[in-house]
Amino acid sequence: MVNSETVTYNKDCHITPFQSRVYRVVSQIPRGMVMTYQGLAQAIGCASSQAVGQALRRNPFAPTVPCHRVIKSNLRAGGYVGQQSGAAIKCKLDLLAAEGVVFEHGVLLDPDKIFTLKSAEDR
DNA sequence: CATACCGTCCAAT
DNA sequence: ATTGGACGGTATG
Repeated sequence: MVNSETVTYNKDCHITPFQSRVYRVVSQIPRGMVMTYQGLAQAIGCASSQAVGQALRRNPFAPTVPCHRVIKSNLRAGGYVGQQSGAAIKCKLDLLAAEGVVFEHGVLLDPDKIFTLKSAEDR
């Protein structure tokens, strides 16, 4: 169980403040919506979407944080659990489809489903 | 401290 | 379509 910044530095759980921010925002994505890596990066005030992606890739809170609701900015699916293609991606799209987000040919059909957060941290 | 990697993005070719 | 550079952060030595 991990609440916001109640992160304790454990040898096995080396969570960084940056990761906490990412996970917080991701966990705030409403059901049936998705967010882009870049949008996510901007939400936390980071210019590097790559860093965000890497943070998600590690994702110590796997199903706890809906990392499957994060897609690329080009409306492509992106990666999942360290994979860019394969069963993992299929699972990701399936999860999103179950929430009302429909992908076709690996592309998001409804860009309206993209959840954009204000530049300011909501906290 | 230095180097390499990354679930990306963008521009150029 | 493919390549390479960029920005920020982490991992490892």
